[in-house]
Amino acid sequence: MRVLIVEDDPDLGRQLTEALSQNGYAVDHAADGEEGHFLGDTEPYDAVVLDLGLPKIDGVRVLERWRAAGKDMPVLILTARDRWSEKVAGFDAGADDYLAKPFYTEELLARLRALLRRAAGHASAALQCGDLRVDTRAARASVDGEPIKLTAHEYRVLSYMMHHQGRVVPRTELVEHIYDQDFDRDSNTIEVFVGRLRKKIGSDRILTERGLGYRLIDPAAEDAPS
Amino acid sequence: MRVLIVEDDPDLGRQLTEALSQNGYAVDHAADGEEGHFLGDTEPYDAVVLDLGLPKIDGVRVLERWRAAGKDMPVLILTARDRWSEKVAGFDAGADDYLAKPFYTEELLARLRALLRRAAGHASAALQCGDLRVDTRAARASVDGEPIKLTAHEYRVLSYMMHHQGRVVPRTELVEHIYDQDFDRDSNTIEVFVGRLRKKIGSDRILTERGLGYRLIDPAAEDAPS
DNA sequence: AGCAAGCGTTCAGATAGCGTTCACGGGCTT
DNA sequence: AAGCCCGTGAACGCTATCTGAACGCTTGCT
Repeated sequence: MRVLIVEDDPDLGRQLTEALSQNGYAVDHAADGEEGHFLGDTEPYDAVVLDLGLPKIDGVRVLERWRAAGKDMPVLILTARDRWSEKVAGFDAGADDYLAKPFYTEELLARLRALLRRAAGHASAALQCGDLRVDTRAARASVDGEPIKLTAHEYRVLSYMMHHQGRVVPRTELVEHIYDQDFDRDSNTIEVFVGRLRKKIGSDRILTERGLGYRLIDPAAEDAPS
Repeated sequence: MRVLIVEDDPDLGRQLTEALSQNGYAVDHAADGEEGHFLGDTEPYDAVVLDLGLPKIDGVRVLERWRAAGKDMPVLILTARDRWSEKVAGFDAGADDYLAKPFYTEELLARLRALLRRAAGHASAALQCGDLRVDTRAARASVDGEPIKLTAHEYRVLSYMMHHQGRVVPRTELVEHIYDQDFDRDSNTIEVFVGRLRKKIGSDRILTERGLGYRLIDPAAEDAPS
């Protein structure tokens, strides 16, 4: 899951970036509205944490422009606790959630999880696909109750595929959502991770649609077409 | 839009019911966890406002049970401002948003709108032609509900024809849209792909207009032209 | 009816996308 | 400081898929 943070306060920005990185997100950080707007416009984020008081372009304007351009990723806005009117403006501009500064990092993480799973169309915190489960809150996976030990990137791949189970996920999409901005795309790391995942969760759960991408399925409930 | 309010405080409950009713929602009100759980389980709500401190069954438990039962309507939880851990527990139980008491009714309405807006934005981008469907996002095709396995190029051809169903699509146009650069025109690969597609989706769906191109139709609703 | 051009079908060789393995190196733990 | 774990990228082999050609059928025209 790839997240954009738009926050001008250097300390808070660094703190957030670190917290999200440690929780398995691929994070990009923009320090002003202009950069933030550009990144959100060009890169495929799964969610955005947007401060409203920003240099160059105001946060609400940034959000308005994204929505006007058809960007529909979930956006969580941050603002000072007493700026009540900003909040309403933010919601009207298309924000999905709001958090008042100062806040506990735990709460931001919880809200982010809620936004992400809802964006994927799931209501519950535990993603499930047959007897394969992923608990996004503990960053843990299990098959048939047996916990599976996954490395950080294996977990990212699996988590993303669980959020999009049943549909074909192109490899480029995986790359874009698992790594942040600067990454060398000419590599086969994704194949390697998928291979390792298959070893751990069973090889029949991740289908490869040749030329299209991968597809996560419940092997117990799938038929083989001609 | 039909909303369930689960709130034990009679004053607040009445106030919320009234506010939502006046804003055009159909509102049901439950005064304890048991009644709330029952209603949410049996009636089709578009959203729920759920207080966490409830008699009989706690709000978090109620939410957990709904989610475990597969209920996926958006849920906004209410709790006292200082009960911080409840909040996180609520999110991880499957809440979509949170509001601390006391709050402005305006804000509740704004958040409710945001929840409903996002819940509505889950329309699948599926092309359809008779009982032939192509879900462009999942890269999957099905006839009469039966999934069809297509190769990458077959999928591209079908997808393009679905976008232009009913009209004659010249072979050159298909070539241009399926291959990146200019492509050796002295080949019959398109015919080959069309042939294979016909085998998979039924031969009466792709007509050939001799000398002009192909035309995708719904065989169930077409008459024979001259 | 006969002919020619357009189209369908089949098939084998070529291709490229993918799986697997392995080794290197950086970062974190001990 | 040493060791381990993990991420990365290269090499290599496999096979599903693509492709082009051959051949036969259909259609429409003369």
